[in-house]
Amino acid sequence: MTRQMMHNQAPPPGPCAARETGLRAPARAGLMALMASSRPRTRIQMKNRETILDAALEVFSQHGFRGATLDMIAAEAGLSKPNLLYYFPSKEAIHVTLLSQMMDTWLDPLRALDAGGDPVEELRAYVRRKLEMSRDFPRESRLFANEIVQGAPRMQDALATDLKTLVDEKAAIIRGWAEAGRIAAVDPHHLIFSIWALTQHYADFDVQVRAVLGEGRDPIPEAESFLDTLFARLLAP
Amino acid sequence: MTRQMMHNQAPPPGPCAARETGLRAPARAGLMALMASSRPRTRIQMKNRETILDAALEVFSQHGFRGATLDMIAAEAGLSKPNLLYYFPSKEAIHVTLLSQMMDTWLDPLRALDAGGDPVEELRAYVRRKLEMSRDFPRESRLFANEIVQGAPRMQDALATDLKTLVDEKAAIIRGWAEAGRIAAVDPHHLIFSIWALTQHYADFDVQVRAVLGEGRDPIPEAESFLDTLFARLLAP
DNA sequence: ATTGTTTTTGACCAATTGGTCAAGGCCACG
DNA sequence: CGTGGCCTTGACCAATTGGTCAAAAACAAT
Repeated sequence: MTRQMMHNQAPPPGPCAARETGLRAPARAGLMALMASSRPRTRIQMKNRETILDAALEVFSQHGFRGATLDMIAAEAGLSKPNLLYYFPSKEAIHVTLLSQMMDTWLDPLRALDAGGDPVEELRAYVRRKLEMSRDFPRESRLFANEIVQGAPRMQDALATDLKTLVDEKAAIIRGWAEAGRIAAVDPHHLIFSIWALTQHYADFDVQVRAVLGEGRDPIPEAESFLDTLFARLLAP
Repeated sequence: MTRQMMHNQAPPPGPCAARETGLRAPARAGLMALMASSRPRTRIQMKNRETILDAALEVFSQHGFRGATLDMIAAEAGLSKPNLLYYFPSKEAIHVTLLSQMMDTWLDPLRALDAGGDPVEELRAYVRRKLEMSRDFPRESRLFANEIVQGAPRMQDALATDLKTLVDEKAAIIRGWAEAGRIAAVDPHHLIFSIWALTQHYADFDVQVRAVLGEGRDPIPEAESFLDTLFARLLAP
């Protein structure tokens, strides 16, 4: 789905092999044929690519793209920098891979919104699921936050295509519910935005939330009950 | 108020003069006495410092601290890089100055929350004001977003002191209103968070909002009416 | 004009950083 | 137990970047 999200989705590199950035390809020719189509194959390749992506998630989500360095990622992954570049052709390729890989799972809660269910229950469940993701995957949330705050230089088209498509689809369902009088009449798009904003806030602005709340308060459980009330009242027909 | 927010608030540099970073101070001694206490003095100093801060706001808000370079800022400001460093001792000093300077104005809408006014009206007005700031000062919003998403490395104490103090104070007012039954019973802190999240979302995630909404829809006015409804329903006693 | 002070900048520097390479290590398989 | 191909890395590069400096402009006040 989000496969070609980035204009430059790096050619699924097995061991990235000849850069294929076009530049002088030395001699190793026969390989490329094999590489070109196959994702990681050996046990060790799978493991290392995963290790790298996990380390990169940690580092990118904490420092943003420019703030992260290959050395940090290598250190976090317990690999050498050249070794990183054996599995991915560039820093940007790691970032892009991460972004597109996460996008999918990130939108799962919205995909699960079921036109057949009880409207208010469906939406409250969606809020709950999103909040759980903020609790369980804050790094993923921050990865996106970093990217989008800075203008989504590597995701713009994905937003305007994949994301927009999904949201429009679900917005139509919500609009249907509203028009049927099964929930209050609210703009579906902004309803979805409000769910994103409210739930992701607890991941992206965690330090702020904690600083203001002070020690001894656990943001997420409190947020869960607050948001449940909020949406219950907002949506009641 | 937010004066000493950063542990290393650069010594208010007139022309930053002798770095005072302690290192070898060459010969120019008498100056330092004069500089030490006085903010920019001459006409031109005021103007240039402002120019630099405005350029820096543009660049930092768009690329984050590490993503921004002195060259970018210099270009944006129409000054040479060494000239930048004549007015500010370092890149970080520019960033910190910007942050603390903006913090003040950023919190003005909250300060304006008046215990004496009509509770629901006060809060709706607060939402409106915050949304206006997202519309009129998106750069400032993104500057903070960048900083906080990355763990607020240069603001942590400001959050835990200045910000927390103000929020606690206003939260107390809101709690009073709730206990008096003048608004619905909601957690004041999370109410404030929700206002921040919802309004700043339209500045910080602008690209996403626009991408999903598609051409031809103007997010902010729509948001204004959506949020007005939302908080009206949430707060009604 | 003259002199002392502010501003401004071209030329540098050292450190960082993304990326390359060739050589060596390792492992599976014949 | 070779050996051919995967995997790993130390040593390097070139570009970028924050920051320095000394000297040149501007400017101000006499």
